[in-house]
Amino acid sequence: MATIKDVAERAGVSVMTVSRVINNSRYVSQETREKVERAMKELGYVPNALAHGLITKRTHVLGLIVSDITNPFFTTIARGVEDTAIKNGFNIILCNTDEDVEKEEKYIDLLLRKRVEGIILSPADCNKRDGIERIIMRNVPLVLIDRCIDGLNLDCVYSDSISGAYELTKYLVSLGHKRIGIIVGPRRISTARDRIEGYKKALQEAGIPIDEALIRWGEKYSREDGYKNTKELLATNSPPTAIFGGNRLITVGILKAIRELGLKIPDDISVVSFDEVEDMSVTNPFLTVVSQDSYKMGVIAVECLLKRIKEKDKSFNAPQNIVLQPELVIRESCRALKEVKGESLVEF
Amino acid sequence: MATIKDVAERAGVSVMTVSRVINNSRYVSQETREKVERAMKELGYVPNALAHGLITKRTHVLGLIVSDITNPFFTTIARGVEDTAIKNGFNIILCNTDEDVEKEEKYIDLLLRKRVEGIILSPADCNKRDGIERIIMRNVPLVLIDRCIDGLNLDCVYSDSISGAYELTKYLVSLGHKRIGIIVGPRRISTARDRIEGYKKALQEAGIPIDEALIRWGEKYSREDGYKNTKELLATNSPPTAIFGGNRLITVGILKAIRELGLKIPDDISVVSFDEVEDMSVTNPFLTVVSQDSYKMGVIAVECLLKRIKEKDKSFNAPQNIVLQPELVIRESCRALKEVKGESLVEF
DNA sequence: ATGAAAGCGCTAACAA
DNA sequence: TTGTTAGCGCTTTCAT
Repeated sequence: MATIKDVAERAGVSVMTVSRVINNSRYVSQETREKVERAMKELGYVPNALAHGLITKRTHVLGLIVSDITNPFFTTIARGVEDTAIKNGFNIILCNTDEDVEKEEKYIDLLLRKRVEGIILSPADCNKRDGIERIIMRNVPLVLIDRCIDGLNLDCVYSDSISGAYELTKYLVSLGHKRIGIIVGPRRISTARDRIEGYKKALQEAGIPIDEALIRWGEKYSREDGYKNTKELLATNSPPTAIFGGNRLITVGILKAIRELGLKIPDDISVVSFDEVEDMSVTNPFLTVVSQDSYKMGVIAVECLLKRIKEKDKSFNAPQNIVLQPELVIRESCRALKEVKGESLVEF
Repeated sequence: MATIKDVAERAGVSVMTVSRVINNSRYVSQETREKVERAMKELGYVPNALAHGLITKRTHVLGLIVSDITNPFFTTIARGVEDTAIKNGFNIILCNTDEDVEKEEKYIDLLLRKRVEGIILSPADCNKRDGIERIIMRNVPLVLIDRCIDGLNLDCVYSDSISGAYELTKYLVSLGHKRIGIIVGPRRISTARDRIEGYKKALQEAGIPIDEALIRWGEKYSREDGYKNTKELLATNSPPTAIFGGNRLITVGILKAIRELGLKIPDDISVVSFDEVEDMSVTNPFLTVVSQDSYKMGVIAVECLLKRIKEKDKSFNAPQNIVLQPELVIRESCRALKEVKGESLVEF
């Protein structure tokens, strides 16, 4: 494998001159430059980024840590991240934690060893600060995405779960629903808590008492969470008239359960979702959702990170939360109810 | 930022001893090891993988180049790749080419500079060999995934598109379909060519003449390709009675077009797809498909790559094609036709 | 415009 | 078991 030294010898110049050519320095005569470039081509020379990075302390690599790239929400974030990174000359190392804090810590360690210049993290547990603090201690720029960490002032890009859930719930309430089931992710994740908060807020505003039995915390924001909890919710004596899916995976589980039970949407039960469900939104757009622009989240996160990298050790701008507003998209998955005498509900 | 030297000084040992502790060498007394570990912890020391890699020539990084991580087929591959990589102590750098050969070449160059230990590539153009040859010249292990390169003997993990398309077409033929439209990706991609080949084979076997007007090559294996070509196919004088989607994105485009035209599946038109369509397969499994195990493809590709990395410069096993058989899943998106006098088709 | 010397943080190879 | 020396491939600094 040819090194800079080999190129220098072949071109009959010093390694320093070759280095200047590689890095497009002025101060190289056209003639010399051509000689060097010819030598590089002839030798099939590829600069060694390790050696370069060892000296310059710049690797042009960012780390992206999410729970599961297979979740289209994170896939799209990843695409936004990668596009923006490459546009700025950075590569992305991808990490899947599966909502496991230990895996997350291992990834953080690996990324730190590899001297990534910044990390975009969607934390597996919004209460745990160990991993994050190691990043900060090492002075590696960090931007949180989708989920925030309690009591830690950090750059964070996320959508407004409280308001999104509020809107969705309020919409259901406006249709006459009073018993609304909601299935979200685990308590340790900020979006789950926020979505419950928005849900409660809408009910309280409408003077509807909150029934804790209708609130379901899942284990992993997964299809299985949606499926299992829907079955349970609908097996009770007083089942909900509507179900709120806390993310797209949960919603898919909900739809599966409802299908198996032979119920029709919206005739037998109404459904809303936090987040679009892929493909379905184009092939059969019937689901009422709150939709977030996850690609944009990825773009903004990298832009924010790049800014931090540039101003590193120079300025000290306070960290900021960048909050995107999700958009309510009303389609056909909810039915209007009318209350008739007492508690029973009847169609219009 | 603490270096190995700082740790050595603090622990009162030589840097070599610290190095031995980091790399879990035996030949370090328990006592010394504890001293060193304490020093590392106190200093918040994180080993520098750049310096390490510069000497050992091992970076524990693999490159994954696909057209678009946003395509669930590649997402799942990526997950299989990442899981298997991390299990073996490797990280993944993710690259999206958007089917653009120039972008692909740029990524290859970046990966080579970063001294990745191996590359998994789904080539944007199966006829272009430049990028691939640069990888091979540099002696970096390479495994192709999903798509093969013409006339180049390389490790390649893919599913049998010919047989998958053959099965799907044969199934349609068995239902009485004779005019079957097919929409695939661009000609430069091997899977598109193979799927057409399988399609033709099934028709020929059944003695059905091939109508080139029913064969549509898309530009990017995209939803738009499916949408546009379906509209065109169905606007002709003798439209097909069935449409074959060349991948899941194309199928989604097909479904969208059919929906807009107000046609019912399978009553007005039959549809089959190469590859499952996400979520739909769980919420409403009506589509007849040939399904591939893309997660497994990712796993196998890394295993193959890792083997090559291990035996690098040692043995010279011939490259191999690892071909997975896709599985025909018959559901409810196709209707049986019966031929009545001449050319007209009538329901059973 | 070009080059020489020093060294980034670490390990290989040897010595003790 | 531990340490010393050399050097991985490159850039920084300073000199010419």
